[in-house]
Amino acid sequence: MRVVFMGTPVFAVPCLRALLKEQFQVAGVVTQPDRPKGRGQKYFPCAVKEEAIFNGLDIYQPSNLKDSKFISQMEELSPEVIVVVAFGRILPRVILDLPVMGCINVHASLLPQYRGAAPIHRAIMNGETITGITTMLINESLDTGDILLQEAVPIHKEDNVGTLHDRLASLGAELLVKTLQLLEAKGLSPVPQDYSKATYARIISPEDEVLNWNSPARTIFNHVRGMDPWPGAKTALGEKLLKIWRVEAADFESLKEGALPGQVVVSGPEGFVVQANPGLVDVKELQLQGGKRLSAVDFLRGRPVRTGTVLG
RNA sequence: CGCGGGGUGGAGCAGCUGGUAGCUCGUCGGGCUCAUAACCCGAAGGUCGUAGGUUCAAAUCCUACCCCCGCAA
Repeated sequence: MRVVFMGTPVFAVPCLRALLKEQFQVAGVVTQPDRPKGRGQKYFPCAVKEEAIFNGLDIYQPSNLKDSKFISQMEELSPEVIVVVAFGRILPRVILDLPVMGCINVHASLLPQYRGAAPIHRAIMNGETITGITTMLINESLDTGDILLQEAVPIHKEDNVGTLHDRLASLGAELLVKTLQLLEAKGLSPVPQDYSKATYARIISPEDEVLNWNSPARTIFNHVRGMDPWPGAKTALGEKLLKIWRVEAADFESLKEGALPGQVVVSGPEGFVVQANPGLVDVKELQLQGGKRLSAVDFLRGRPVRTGTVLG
């Protein structure tokens, strides 16, 4: 089957690899234009582009998907199907109509829940215990197309965005292959989404990153792991930004007499405990502005945090 | 040339209004103890990121470069 692949970040890479491994004919790879990022604002190719280069595939990086030159290039490729994985753009009608078998999307949630840009982060932040992968037919709006296949995966307590992301990415690749094979064999019947059950996973904004200590310990626990390894749950220690990378909820209901939310109520060589509302949060891994990510033990060796200190 | 923080004994940090380096932990030796990752005493270990410069004297000031990190995309 002749495929055009559209994707951008690391999440999409396993899908591209799977297509190549399963002998699908990848006629071209479309990815976002290189953008300046990181320190010094240098330009870096995205993960999908690197993978495409590595495999010697043709790469297209249109700044405008409706650009007539790009469209005619796609027409020339005449894909039977376009596979879209975390591409980051809504496809215009002209592209959607191009492949005879349609455009297939791999999405990291059990649609119609968690439509949108940050399904993995939001699922963990909300303390979900289950999520999954959905393959669907793309239409003109965001993640609203008819469902082809779905598979659920549990979210463990130890999971963070990194571990769940990796698991979903490889499951996504499997489900993509399965979807295309069934599609080719005409063995799939698309099922419309139940719009009444739809939820939306907003992209993470800088405000979303800030920890609210005046919330239950469980919420803080979920928030922290929902920000790990990117972008990090933020709070402040004095004048400096402090990222909290890993915590354990030490207790879910206690509220120490006179303790403020965010206040350090216990501090020892092994770590420190912060008052939530209600509950207590044991900080295990953190990073101070300018420093690197450290275990609480290492951190406290050089930067003791006194009981009574208020974070945030 | 987007903004900012940092590179100091094995680890994490302080010192940076210039006068050859200090803290916590670890390591090694000894002691206490029924015992211990606890406690006490002692020791080893650093060309203070690299290269220049200023100075009687630089970890500390200046310049360049390398590496790490946060913001911002």
